[in-house]
Amino acid sequence: MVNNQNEQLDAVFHALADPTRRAMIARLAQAPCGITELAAPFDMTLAAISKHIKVLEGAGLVVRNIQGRNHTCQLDTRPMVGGIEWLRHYEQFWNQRLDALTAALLAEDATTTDQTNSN
Amino acid sequence: MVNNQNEQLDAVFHALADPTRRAMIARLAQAPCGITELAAPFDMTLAAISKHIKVLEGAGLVVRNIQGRNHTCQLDTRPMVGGIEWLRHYEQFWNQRLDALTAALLAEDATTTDQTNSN
DNA sequence: ATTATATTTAACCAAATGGTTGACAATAAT
DNA sequence: ATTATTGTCAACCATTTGGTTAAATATAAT
Repeated sequence: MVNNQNEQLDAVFHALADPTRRAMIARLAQAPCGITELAAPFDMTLAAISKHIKVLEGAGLVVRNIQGRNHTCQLDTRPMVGGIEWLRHYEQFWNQRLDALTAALLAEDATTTDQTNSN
Repeated sequence: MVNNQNEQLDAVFHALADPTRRAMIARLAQAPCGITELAAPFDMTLAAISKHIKVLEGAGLVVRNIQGRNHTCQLDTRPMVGGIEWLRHYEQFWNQRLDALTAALLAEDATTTDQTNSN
């Protein structure tokens, strides 16, 4: 399916970069369900839905269970962990930098407002 | 740039779904830097780099500061927060479900291994 | 004034994306 | 046995993507 760590991230982020697919994930987070039911909210052909599901499967976010003519889709959130961790790393950075930025702005503010008492 | 919350997520996830752009973000997390320096590690035209930066800018992840002929790029991680929160919601789900799954597997294991003492 | 450097833009290209329609396959219901 | 339901597949289409080359722009250095 997906080879290295980087391609895994590619696949997951790409799968998530579409509102239809995100909505499908939201739906599947409630409970597993079949294709037709999963397709219901969307103004789109089943063929298109089928492709979206395949993208989600490709990223490992959905697993399919075939029972006769009914395919049941189930969410697997484990591939998300890589994405979360990648993002979390920068969230951390963000907090740091934001602190630094705040400090810088406060300092700057001090110099501009305190220009009267230049000591 | 980006209209609603959904399009913001589209843009951010799409921007992150490319290894070149993720590497750029990693580079910019060290310190802001110019285009040529940012382009250095990649076997790719400056024109291609320019496009990648534009995608990052479009998602709000990079802000550009033009000083004469030098453009300085700076990381802005704030747009990532939406993505993190979206994912975190399912990470939570993941933990729950994983617990349930673990329990189910343990129970199943118990029934298969403990078939001798059927009490 | 000329030349070098930094960067974008426009035009192009192949491949991928997101959708459609229509035909097919498999199973379930009558 | 026929018909209805569930879902995929193949072929097609327009648009987007990720890259190229070549030209243009703007600034800096000589």
